[in-house]
Amino acid sequence: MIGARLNRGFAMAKHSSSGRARIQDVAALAGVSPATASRALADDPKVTPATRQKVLEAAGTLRFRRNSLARDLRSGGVTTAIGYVIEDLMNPWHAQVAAGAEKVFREKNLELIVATTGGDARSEQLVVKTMLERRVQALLMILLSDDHSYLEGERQLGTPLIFVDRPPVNLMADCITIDNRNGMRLAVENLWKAGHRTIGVIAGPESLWTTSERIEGYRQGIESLGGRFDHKLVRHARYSAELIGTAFIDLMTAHPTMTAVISTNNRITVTLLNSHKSDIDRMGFIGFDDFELAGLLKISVVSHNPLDVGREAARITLERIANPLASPQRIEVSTEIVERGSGERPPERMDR
Amino acid sequence: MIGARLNRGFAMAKHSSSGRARIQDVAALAGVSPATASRALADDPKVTPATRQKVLEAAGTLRFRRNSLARDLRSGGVTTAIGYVIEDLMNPWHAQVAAGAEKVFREKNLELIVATTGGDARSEQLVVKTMLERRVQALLMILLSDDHSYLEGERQLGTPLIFVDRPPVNLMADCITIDNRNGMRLAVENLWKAGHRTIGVIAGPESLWTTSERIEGYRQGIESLGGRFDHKLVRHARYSAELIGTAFIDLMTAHPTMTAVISTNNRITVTLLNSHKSDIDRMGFIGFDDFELAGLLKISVVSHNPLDVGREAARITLERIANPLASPQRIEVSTEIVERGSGERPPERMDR
DNA sequence: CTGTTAGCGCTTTCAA
DNA sequence: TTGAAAGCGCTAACAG
Repeated sequence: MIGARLNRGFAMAKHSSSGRARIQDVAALAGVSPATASRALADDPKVTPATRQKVLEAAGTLRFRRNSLARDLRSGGVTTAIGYVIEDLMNPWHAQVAAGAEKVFREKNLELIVATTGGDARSEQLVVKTMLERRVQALLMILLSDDHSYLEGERQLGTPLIFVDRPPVNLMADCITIDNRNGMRLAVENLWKAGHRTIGVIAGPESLWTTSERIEGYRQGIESLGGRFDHKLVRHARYSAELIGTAFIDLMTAHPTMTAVISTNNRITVTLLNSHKSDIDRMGFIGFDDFELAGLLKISVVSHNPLDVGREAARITLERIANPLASPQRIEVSTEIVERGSGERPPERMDR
Repeated sequence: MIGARLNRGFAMAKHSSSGRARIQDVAALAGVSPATASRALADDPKVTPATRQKVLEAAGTLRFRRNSLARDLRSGGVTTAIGYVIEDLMNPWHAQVAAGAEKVFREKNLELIVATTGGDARSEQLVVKTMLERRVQALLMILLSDDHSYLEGERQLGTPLIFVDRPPVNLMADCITIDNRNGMRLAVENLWKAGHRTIGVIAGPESLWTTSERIEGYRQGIESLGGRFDHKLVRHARYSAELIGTAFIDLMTAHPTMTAVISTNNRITVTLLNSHKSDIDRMGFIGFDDFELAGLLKISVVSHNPLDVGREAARITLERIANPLASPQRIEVSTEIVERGSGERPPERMDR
């Protein structure tokens, strides 16, 4: 017996410096070797019931709690945690995706741990790095930076990387998105069918992939119906009630012939409803993403199931874990129109 | 040089079995000792700039990624992660509390990792255990089980345990709640002032502490105003649109003189609005917890700031970490009425 | 079925 | 300022 542990062994024999019982202490109390104690605690069937019993009792007495740092380090350095990096927990869409994924992972005894970037591209790298240093078994991410090549090394090492909602940039990785373009096309067609010919768009930040996809879908929709795409009918706004409100008013005044508006995400939709419900009630309106009170408010939306997105994300993650060498998947969850009234009513008189 | 590492050192000298570069590999490439490499990577000021440079380069070349399992194990066995256990990510209240806490922790370079119990008391223990085995530095929890004595050992070992929204049962621990009773009293007073004398309540599960506190506040409010508490005016419903709808209808038909209703949480409120908006528009109504479209819908609520709850929770966590021996704190975040119309309108004719 | 032994990757004395 | 050596707590390999 050499070294640091020499100074224990007298009065307070049994605990490590932190005061926490180690598996060794449990073993000693149970009168078995640490290896046996470890096996008993891990429900190894080769352990005699009597032995297991003794060990479990000892563990209980000492309030033993396994140290998964040591455990995971010893057994290959990979944990049972799946990381999920998102911008913002308060965004209900993100939260629902997480919930969907979590459920699938839990069935496999994998824990989803969520960390947020706060929408800041710099902290994004830090959060991702921390997750990887914690040796998560896979990493799901909704990232907003525009270059993910910094993950190339990690990919080569075989860490499953799954991009959610937005595809990776400069990196080959699995990816799950929703069908943004078709969703927007459907919205346009729906309004067109109701008689609207000048359809404005209040969109999120231009730099976001989802935004540009949705705008592209809008363009395709308009053009396929014989209309002309006018970029002036599209206003971008960051997420602030003021900016969104201003964008809406600008759009209205600049285009008196405009009879309908599409909002490209649920935060914009809700903000617009809060501030300009009466205007919206007098025009065609469709929001991208469903939201809780949309039914009551009779707001038609482009909908998809975020829980499904989460479940699918978890599914491809599990596939990737099982088969690290398969080529990356790219899944697209379909979108559909939910008609509730606001997107189906005809334009009011043009001379409004 | 003894043992397992002997068989490396020839052709593919540099990597561990996982293919991942270790600090040792970085050190070798940089021509320094592992200890020095470690110091350089940790920004130890005692390292020569030139040496640091070499090490960082080597780390870059090898795409080195620190293993925090090993790191944290070696240096005392505690991580920089703070655990947060909640029922359900999709509950916006929970999400907002998490967001508030996360922000405070991030400033201290602590990461909040969130895991959910799915509202199941059994999986609750498992999730808590997993978090503790991961050696989180502190554990924040919204638990629904009714006995937390299983955490007593952990408490004695000094792990900061912080109960959010609901106090611990059979355990001394820090706790942050909102002022449920006063919130309910305010709601009652508000409706009373508008002329309502028979006020019903649609409440969450009876077993929940928050529910019983809110009912108690309701009772106090009624009695302090000279009314009589009638438990028949209180209906409990689990979270399903059907059950909540049924409870509401039952309450209405059983009490024709009832002119106002209070909902005890935001999920019930939203569900009621979705299904019975027209009834609600003809009575006094106040919801506990604010929600996004409450302003538009002119729904008066008992409000408090969930972000504040999160921030406060984080604050007492940091205090507890700094001072493990202080006696437990119990913080109560105040609640207030936000008047938007539904809680201020007078009763319609009693013979409705 | 159980014990012995070694070592996961890192940091931290201690000595130079 | 750097290096050598030890060991955090655990489990896997190998004997017995």
